[in-house]
Amino acid sequence: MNATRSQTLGTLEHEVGVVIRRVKRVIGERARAVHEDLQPASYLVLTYLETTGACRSSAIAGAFDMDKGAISRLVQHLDELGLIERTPDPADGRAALLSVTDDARRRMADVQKHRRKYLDERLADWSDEDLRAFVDMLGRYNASLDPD
Amino acid sequence: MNATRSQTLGTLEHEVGVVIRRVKRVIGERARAVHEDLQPASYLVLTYLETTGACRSSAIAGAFDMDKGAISRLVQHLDELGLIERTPDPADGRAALLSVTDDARRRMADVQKHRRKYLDERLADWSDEDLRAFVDMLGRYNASLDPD
DNA sequence: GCCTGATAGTTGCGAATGGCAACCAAAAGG
DNA sequence: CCTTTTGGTTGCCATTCGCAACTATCAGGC
Repeated sequence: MNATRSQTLGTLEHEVGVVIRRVKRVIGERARAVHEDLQPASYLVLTYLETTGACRSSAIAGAFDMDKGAISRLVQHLDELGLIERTPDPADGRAALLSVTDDARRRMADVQKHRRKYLDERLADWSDEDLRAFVDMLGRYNASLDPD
Repeated sequence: MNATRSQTLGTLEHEVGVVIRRVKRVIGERARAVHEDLQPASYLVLTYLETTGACRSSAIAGAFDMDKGAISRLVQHLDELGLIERTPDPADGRAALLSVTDDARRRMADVQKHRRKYLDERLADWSDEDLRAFVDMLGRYNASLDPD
């Protein structure tokens, strides 16, 4: 067994643990910036919905690799805040299509400033290439952990 | 504002969200492998303590960027399971030095097999260099998010 | 048309996590 | 000494999310 490799893995787990809490904080701030009562986890769903367009709850659960029950609650929360709309899927009476409301889109646009401030403050020394490379590796790592 | 960069950031947040849950799962498995009742978060503290040697509670809180109250509970948990020992710091009556017990060390060593299986299964296509590069970037990202 | 099984979502429940603040005891420095 | 700081513990509470049970709908076979 390659000892170095195992050690690297240990560091990886530790770093991921730290990143978890820090990113949570950042996302929490941003969530509150979008809407006073918006929970961090729901904010992530909202951004996903904004970039990928309308989709159903189960698709989100798949993309986030998360329990559908948990997603259901987050979606409910977003609905209550008026940030998304649920329109019944004409093709399937069970399903609903989720889409971002204009209000939410407006709020998210405003937060771009916030995001820019964050970028300038914290990620100033990250080049676009670095950032992209990092995200790619995160994606690859995620894929490796995908239980299929 | 560079739109691509902002979009990359959005992806980053999403990926981090996914990685959080997946890594939690992996760490949870490994924690249980070490000890039936070992909680994932405490497992991380344990590995940290193993690689860096004895230290006090507050040092861990710093390293993990976590609330000292939370650490206190995790440490208590580890103590109850007999995985660490608390020895009063001779130089400071308030502090205690935490160290991994032999039992814990033995258990952790056994789990190396488990870890190897994990490595072979999931990270087979990661070269040592790739893995290290990824961990380095995680570290750098963490540093960027450090509130100082 | 029915019956059966899969699928979309909701909900109740509970465990894990961790922040905040109040607290105690010991140290440090005037 | 007396005040301030620091190490740790504890109570309290919000968030997150997995599991499982349940409802409603769809789809395929008979």
